[in-house]
Amino acid sequence: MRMGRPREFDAETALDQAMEVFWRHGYEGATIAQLTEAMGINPPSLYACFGNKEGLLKAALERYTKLRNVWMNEVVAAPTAREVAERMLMGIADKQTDPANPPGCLLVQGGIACGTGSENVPFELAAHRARNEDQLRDRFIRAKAEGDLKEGADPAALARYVSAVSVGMGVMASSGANREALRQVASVAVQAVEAQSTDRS
Amino acid sequence: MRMGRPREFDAETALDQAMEVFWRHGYEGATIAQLTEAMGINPPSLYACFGNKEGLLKAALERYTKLRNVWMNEVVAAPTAREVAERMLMGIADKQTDPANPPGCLLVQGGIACGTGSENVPFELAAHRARNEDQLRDRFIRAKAEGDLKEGADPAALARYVSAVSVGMGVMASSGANREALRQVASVAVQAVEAQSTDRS
DNA sequence: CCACATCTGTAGTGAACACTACATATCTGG
DNA sequence: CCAGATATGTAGTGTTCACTACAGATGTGG
Repeated sequence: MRMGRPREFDAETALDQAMEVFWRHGYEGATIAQLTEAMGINPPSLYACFGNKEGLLKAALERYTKLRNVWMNEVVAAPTAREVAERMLMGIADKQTDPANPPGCLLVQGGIACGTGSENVPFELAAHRARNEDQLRDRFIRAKAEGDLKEGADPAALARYVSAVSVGMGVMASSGANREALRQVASVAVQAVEAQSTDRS
Repeated sequence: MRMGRPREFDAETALDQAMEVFWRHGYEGATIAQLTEAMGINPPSLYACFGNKEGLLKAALERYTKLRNVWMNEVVAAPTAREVAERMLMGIADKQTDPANPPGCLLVQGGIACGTGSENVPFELAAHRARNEDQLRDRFIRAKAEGDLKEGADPAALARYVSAVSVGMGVMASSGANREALRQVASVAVQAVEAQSTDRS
């Protein structure tokens, strides 16, 4: 098989730059011109490698999720449901206000509502958020089996709750909330999980 | 003063239609063509009445907040902090899945991230959300003064928390969560407020 | 060194966008 | 009934957008 001219840029490095642009401006707000400039390539290279704008977003989302999963594994490794929630929400407060990244979360900033032709982008993001929620739910199911959560506790509802708080914090972060404000929210939110936990004195 | 030809459409009715379009498609996703069609007018009438697209959004936001305030007053009229949170979050679960409106909340769907030229739209929405948060905070301050909240409770943090959960629920609603799922989130969320309340047997 | 395959940069393409010029229509004050 | 003022409908304006045609560059297999 003939090989042809090799690619002159690194796809993962370029994806990191694209990710940042989508994160800061959203899917529709990000233009191909901004993306190509950040990635250091020209439009034909982008289209040859990722198909189109939506393909680039999907690739960026996969990379985002992959990087995030490393951290999520640490979160669900916490010994109790309460500590899982605490690590998750406190960590999110820090991550969403980390000056190294745009504020908030790509899975929210990417796009909540989109115009004609991009209607499925919000659902694409929702599917990625759902993966996180599933991971939490599985962890809470285990917590209940271990007697760490009360008999009446609903692991799926708890996971959905933690996920909802994360998203809300992301929106607040992107509109200027500082780290301390988000930590306060996280601190209150954890108490709901605590209320579903068994007492172990 | 000379009067000129009178307007042939009702501004508030037209605003209701525009509100729905922004709610469903977001600020950037909504086009002038969609807006004028929904409003039943032509572009020159829109621009004469509201200045430009952003002016129309601001007018729609004001109307949204005005309609919503009627309900918010009922919410903060609840006798305890816990019941305020419950009315608020359960009511939001119902409102955000009301088939009479687009799913979610205009103050979230309107736009979380926007492109060049609309950077201040997300902050405009955040300012409206902050008004709600202030109303909750004032109510929780009163609750603390009445001994309804514990000594260590932080009314501002509680208000921010309830606001964050509302926003998170709005995002979930817009990506397909049903009423039952949102009610479960609300139900868990209320327990954090309950944990900050004094026991009154 | 040649045939072919793939990448890259230049320079566009048509479409969709927010917005408006202008002629006409409809009102009020005198 | 007339003059001035404002609203409306038609039909655009220039700009920006995602995307691509094409020619030249750079690799591999024979």
